[in-house]
Amino acid sequence: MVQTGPNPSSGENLLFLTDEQLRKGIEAMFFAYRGFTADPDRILEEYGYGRAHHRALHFINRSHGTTVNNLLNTLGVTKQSLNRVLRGLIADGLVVARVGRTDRRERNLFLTEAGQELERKLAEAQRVRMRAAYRAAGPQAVAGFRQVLEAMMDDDIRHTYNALKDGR
Amino acid sequence: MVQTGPNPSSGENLLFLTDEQLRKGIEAMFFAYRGFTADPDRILEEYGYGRAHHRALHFINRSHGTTVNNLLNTLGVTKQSLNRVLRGLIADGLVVARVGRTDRRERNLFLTEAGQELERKLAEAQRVRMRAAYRAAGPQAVAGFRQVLEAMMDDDIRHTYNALKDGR
DNA sequence: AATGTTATGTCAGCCTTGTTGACATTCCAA
DNA sequence: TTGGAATGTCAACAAGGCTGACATAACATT
Repeated sequence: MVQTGPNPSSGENLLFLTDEQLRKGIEAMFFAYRGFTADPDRILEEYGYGRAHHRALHFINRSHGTTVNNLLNTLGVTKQSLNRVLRGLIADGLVVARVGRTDRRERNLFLTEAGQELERKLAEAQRVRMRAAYRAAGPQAVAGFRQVLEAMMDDDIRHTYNALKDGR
Repeated sequence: MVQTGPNPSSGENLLFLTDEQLRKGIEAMFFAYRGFTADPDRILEEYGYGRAHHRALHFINRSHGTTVNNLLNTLGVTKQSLNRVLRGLIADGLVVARVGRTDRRERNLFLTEAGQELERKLAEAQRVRMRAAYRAAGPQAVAGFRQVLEAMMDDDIRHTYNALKDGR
């Protein structure tokens, strides 16, 4: 163990790395993530969908025409798991899978009008909370928030995130 | 919709509230949470446990002698779901449930030596990543990180979080 | 042309972890 | 004594992960 406990007498540790500080961050992540997903979850329930559907809709919207394999890597799930979700979305007419032009083995995924509508609804619900949190915390806090989150990602996912971040 | 899109010409929006900015935050939360849980998940797999077990161990450790109902509220799951997890942990000798002293209907939950050992292992794995992220981002970023996360929580959960935050 | 590889889909089965509903027990409190 | 609260337990179900196996089509290589 690098550091066995907090250092109560020091008041404020200059390195911000006491176990106490880290624990607060860990708990904040846990509780905040619940809030983060709460609003979309309520909407999804009305449609009989789950978080997996939300994620698929989000990233198809982000990258129109993305392939199944691409989506698989972004989401970090198996093709069987994703396929189950996609089948539902395609059956309900929210997503279309078009045979690839250059490589006809690939399927390019797109949102239909209905798919875009639900995606917008989910995204806006999530943005409302995010916006409120950003507004409450202020611009400087937001910058720090993003810095820490980015540093917390696995390396390979950070690449995906960055590629996505700046215009596909 | 409050704001329909980014404002590319402005370069840096003073309010930090464009949909583009919000979307980056949303994706950062999604990817970062994966990293956040990745290390404990690997350890849990060795023990045949899941994230639910980790959460139970964490909060029992945080509040020695907490009741089942307390834990229920903190974790935000049903008693049946928690009970299944607790049964496993008790059967494996990581947790003990003692009949309450003042109210004998209640069960006070404690970690055994073995339970504390696993909890420490999980917590340290999670702290390693957190510590690295904090160090990379710097103290000011960490403060902002926590501010935004706290603002993102549901009100009732923020109370739980704050009560937990400053020594039970 | 034959062979290998890749992308995708699908079936079956399993696990964790969430849910609801029903019911029993214990025991505090009015 | 009785009502209600806290807890536990059983059953059933669903979402959404997983693995393994297999099929098909299309591209790539030899």
